[in-house]
Amino acid sequence: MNTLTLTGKDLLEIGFKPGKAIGIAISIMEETHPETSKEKQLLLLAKVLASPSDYQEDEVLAPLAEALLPPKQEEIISLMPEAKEYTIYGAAGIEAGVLSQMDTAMRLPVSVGGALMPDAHQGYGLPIGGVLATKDAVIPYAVGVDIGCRMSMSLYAIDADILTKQSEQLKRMLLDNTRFGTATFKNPKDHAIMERPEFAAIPVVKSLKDRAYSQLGSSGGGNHFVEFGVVELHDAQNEFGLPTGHYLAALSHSGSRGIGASIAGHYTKLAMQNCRLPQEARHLAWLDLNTAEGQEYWLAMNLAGDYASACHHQIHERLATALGEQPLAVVENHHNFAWKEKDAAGNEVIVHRKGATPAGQGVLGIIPGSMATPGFIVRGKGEASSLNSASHGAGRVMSRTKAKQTLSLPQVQLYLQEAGVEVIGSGLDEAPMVYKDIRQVMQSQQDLVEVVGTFNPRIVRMCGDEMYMEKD
DNA sequence: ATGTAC
Repeated sequence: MNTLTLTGKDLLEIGFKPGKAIGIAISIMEETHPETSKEKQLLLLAKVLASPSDYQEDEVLAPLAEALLPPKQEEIISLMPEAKEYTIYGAAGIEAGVLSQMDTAMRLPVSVGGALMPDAHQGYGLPIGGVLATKDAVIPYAVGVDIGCRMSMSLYAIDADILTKQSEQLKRMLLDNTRFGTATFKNPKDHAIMERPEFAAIPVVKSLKDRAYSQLGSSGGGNHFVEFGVVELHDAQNEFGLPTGHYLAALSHSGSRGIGASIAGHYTKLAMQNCRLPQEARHLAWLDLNTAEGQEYWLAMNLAGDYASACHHQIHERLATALGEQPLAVVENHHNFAWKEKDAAGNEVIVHRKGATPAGQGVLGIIPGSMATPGFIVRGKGEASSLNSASHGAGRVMSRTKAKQTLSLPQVQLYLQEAGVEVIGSGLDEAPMVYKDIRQVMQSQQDLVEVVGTFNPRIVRMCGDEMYMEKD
C-alpha cells in the first residue's frame, strides 16, 4: 500500500464529510495532479472545502465545489405534509424509529401505498420489513443493498433420520459444497446467467462481470446460511402433490454478492444526485422509470435477482449431486426486490419489498426463523393491506454489537445442544436469542399467509468460525 | 448486505 496516495481517510481527517465529494476529490487529483505530493493536494483540497464558492468557476475543481455546496433550495423535492396511511403487522414488537422511517417513506410524492411487516427493523431509507408501492419510480434503497436476497428450499425423498445417522457426512457435504465469507469456488461452475446481454450493455454491470463469475454459487456472510433439516408437511392439499409427513430438506439464504451490492451503490448515488430530498428522506431518492437511468437500474436489478437465483440453484445442484438424489420439490422467493404489480384499482405500481416475502393469493414462499428455531413454507393469502406481503423472517431483537457483548459462547452452545442443532461456522451475532420469537411473528401475520409446512434446522452452516459447534 | 468506503 502506497501511503503517499491520497485516500478517503485523509480527506475525512481534514474535515470532508462522508459522501460523494470525497470520491470526486480523489478522482480529480488522480487525473489532474498525479505528480503533486499528497501534502500539496490536501492543502488545495482544504482550501476548496473552506470556501467552495470560490471554485465554482474553476476549470478543474468546479465539480468538487458543486458537491461541497449545499443543494440549491429550489432543487429539493418537498415531502407531502402527511404520511399516507399504512398497515402495521405486529406493531407491539416494532420500535419507534422504524415507524418514523416508514412515515417518511409514506410522505414521498411518488408513494402510493405501504405496509410494515412484523419483523421490521431500522435500515437505510426504508426499514427492513418495509413494503412500499410507488408510481413510475424505483427507489434503490427500498430494494436494499443485497438485491435479490432470497430463500430456496429443496425437499427430498430421503428419510429424515439421515440427519442423526449420517450427520458427519451431511456436515462434510455442507463444507465441500458451500462457500462463505470471502471464500469462493476455485473453479466456479458455469451458468447461463453469465451470457446475459446486460453484462455487455450496461457499463457498470460490465465492470462487475469477472467478480460475479468468481462468486457464482457462494453464499457470502451476515445472516446467510445453507442448512439441512426436516420439513413436516402439514397441508394435504400442498402444491407439490406430496403426502403429509417428514422430509429431508436443504434450505439456503443468500443474495447477489458483490454484483448486487455494487449495483445498489451505483444507482443509489445516481438517484441521490438527481433526486434531492430533505435530509431525513435522502436515502429514499428514486429513479424515474421513464428515464434511461431508471430503466437501466431496473434491468441491472433484475439481473442481480437472477444472479442470486443462479447461486442458489448451484448450491442446491451441488447438494443434490452429493446426496445422489433429485429433489421432489423446490420452493424459492426473493425478499429484497421490486416488482411491477397491480394495485386494488388495477393500476400498475412498483412494489418494493425490502426484507418482505411476496404473499399474493396462492404464492408459495419461505419464512426462516433462526439457526435453532423453525422456519415455514407459507402460502400467501393475497391480503391487500399488506400489499401481498409477509415478513422475511423473525426479525432481530438484539443488535450484532450487543449480541457479541452480552452473549457467551457456552450459553449459546448449550442452547443449540438442547435444540439438537449442529452449527458449522457463524458467530454469536446470529445466535437464536438475537431473534424475535418466530411463532409470535407468524401469529401476527396469520391474515397474510397460511403454513404449508414447518422446517426445523438441524445442521447449519454460516459465515465465520466464532462458534464452531460439535454435538456430542 | 459489501474484495466491510470513496
